Amino acid sequence: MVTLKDIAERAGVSVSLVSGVINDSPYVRMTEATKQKVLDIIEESGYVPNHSARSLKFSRTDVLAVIIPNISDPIFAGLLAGVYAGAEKHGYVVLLGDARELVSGSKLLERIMGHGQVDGTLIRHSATLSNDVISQLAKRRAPVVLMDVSETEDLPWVGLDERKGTARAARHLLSLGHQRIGFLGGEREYPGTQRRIEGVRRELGNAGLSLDEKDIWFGHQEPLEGYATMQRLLASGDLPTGLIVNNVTTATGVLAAAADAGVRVPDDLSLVAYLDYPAAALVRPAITAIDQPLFEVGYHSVELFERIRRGDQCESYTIQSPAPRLIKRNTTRRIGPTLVRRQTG
Amino acid sequence: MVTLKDIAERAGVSVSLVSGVINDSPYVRMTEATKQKVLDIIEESGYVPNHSARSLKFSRTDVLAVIIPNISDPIFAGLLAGVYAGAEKHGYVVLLGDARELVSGSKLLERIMGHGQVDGTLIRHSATLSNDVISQLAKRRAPVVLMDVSETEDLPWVGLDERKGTARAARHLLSLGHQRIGFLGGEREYPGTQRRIEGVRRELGNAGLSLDEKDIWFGHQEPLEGYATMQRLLASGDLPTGLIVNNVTTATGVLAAAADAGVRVPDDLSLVAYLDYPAAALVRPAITAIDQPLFEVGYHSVELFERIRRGDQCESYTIQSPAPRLIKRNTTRRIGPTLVRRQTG
DNA sequence: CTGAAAGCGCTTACAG
DNA sequence: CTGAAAGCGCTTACAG
Repeated sequence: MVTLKDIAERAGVSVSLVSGVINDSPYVRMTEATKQKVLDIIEESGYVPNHSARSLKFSRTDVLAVIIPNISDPIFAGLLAGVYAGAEKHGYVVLLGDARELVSGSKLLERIMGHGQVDGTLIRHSATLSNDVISQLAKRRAPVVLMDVSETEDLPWVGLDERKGTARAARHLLSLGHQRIGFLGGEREYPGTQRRIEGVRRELGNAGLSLDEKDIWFGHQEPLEGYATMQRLLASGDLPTGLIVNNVTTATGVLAAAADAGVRVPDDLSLVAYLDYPAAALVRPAITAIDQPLFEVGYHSVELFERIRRGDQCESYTIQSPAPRLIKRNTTRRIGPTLVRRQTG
Repeated sequence: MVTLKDIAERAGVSVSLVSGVINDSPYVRMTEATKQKVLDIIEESGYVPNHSARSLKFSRTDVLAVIIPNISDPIFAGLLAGVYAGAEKHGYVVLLGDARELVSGSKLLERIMGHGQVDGTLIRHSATLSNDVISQLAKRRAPVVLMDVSETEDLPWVGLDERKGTARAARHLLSLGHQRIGFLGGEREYPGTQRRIEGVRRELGNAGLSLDEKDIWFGHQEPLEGYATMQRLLASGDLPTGLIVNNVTTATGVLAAAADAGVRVPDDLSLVAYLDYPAAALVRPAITAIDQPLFEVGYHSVELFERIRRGDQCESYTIQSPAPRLIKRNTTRRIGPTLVRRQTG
């Protein structure tokens, strides 16, 4: 490994001079000739400064730990893209971890808890993550920012207006004449789920309708869980005509369960999923969904982190723009007098 | 930040003693009482060794860079799970990067090219990654291992038997009576694509049939690209009865295109996708696919990396076990005399 | 205009 | 049984 000292020797100058050349230090001055000579030698030797040494000196690693509930769920693709863009902009590199691996004794946990190992941590909270871990992290010196989470006092966050998002979904179904609208998916304990339900409830309330407790079906996010939750709903034999699914990932499973049970979407049941991703356009029927600016959440989370890190005055915030947008595809249709409510179960 | 020195002062001993306690150093001996005292103080102060300092001392960072073509493509989920498992086992943490971000000037590239920034790099090769980057990396001291890539001389790799995999797919279609079998997806220049085609060709050859050049449709991997490639095939108006799709991600798009064109799968066309992932079971029709041990590829890539790093004697290898396995779902059916070849275009 | 020295936090031979 | 010193590769005041 070629070091500063090697370069200095080859150039016949001191290490401080070489360091000065590399960092354009105002303290170190030299003639243009020696500067060029040093630069040439650096170039030809392929010298790259040792990062650990710089980290030690500056107490910064330029790495950002990012924890999401499930690395492979495409629902987080947009969020991650935003994080990566922000990280690149601010000179960070991303240590990506799965919340399910953040267990006691794991290298990952050790790393993000340690000193001088990462500059900070961005977390997309979820039921898989223990509050214990979060509060431990909050005590560390390295800043923690919560992504896609809002209205928490304990830690800084960048979130979405979830109520507005699901309200948009409900408005769409209402405009198609649906009167009995259900909500499926999401964990009961997760605050985001509650806010999403509130959005639906509020919109239905504005229309003089209400969201019946029996039309709320909690469940986990994975497609297979969506399948199972939908099976429970179907088994009840008492279906709403419109269904808002907590998450587009869940919706894939919901659609499969409906198809397997012979419930036709959108003829028998209209469905709109909260949150969108490109693959939703390729399921058949293509999923009507609410698009929210997840990229922005990721990007701004890095921004917020950076401000906290520099000690700037700053506050948590909700990304309001662009507003939740309805992506009309093929899982909803106007309810008509001819719609025959199909009973299953 | 609490350092070794702080602990030493509080305990009234030297830093070397504290270091010795932490590392169970055989050089440093002490009474059980002082050892316990130091341990207590470490515990109560929440001391964690500074990682940058250790990195500098040992010239190892315990971070492994992992580059895949597309972070959000669920096709890589199994591979990543294997990598994460291997990383955890060997005490590494994963710096995950997208090949599309590995462009000149990016922090990510700088990081994996630099000295002492990562202990090594695992790469899943693809057309998006320039050979220039790869060969630059190969010159670095930190080892590079290619994942899911085989038969390359330049760099160590852990791969799959791709020929055997697609041959298995072809055998399935042959057993259902299909005689004209096509291949769709994959980049022409990517060596893996060629091996996959060879597998089909060989199996058809054994059955006295052949793979016609006009039944090979190259294309990119993303679902939308699969959609477009399938549209081209459909527009030709001359369809095979069986189709092997290079990749299950691509297959999602292929199915959507078929559905949109009124081509029924499996009634009009049988389809089997190479490589499997859980979500393939939730598309309707559920995709029949070839399961390959991608988790093992990821896991063994870390193992191979570790051996190289320790200077052990080692060779690239193909994961042969478990063998490619057919996951029968609903996109294939027996061809019969009643099958009416539908012409489109 | 340039170099020697101290120090970031740690570990490891070596003295005592 | 325990401590002082050197050194990992770098940067930054401070001397000359």
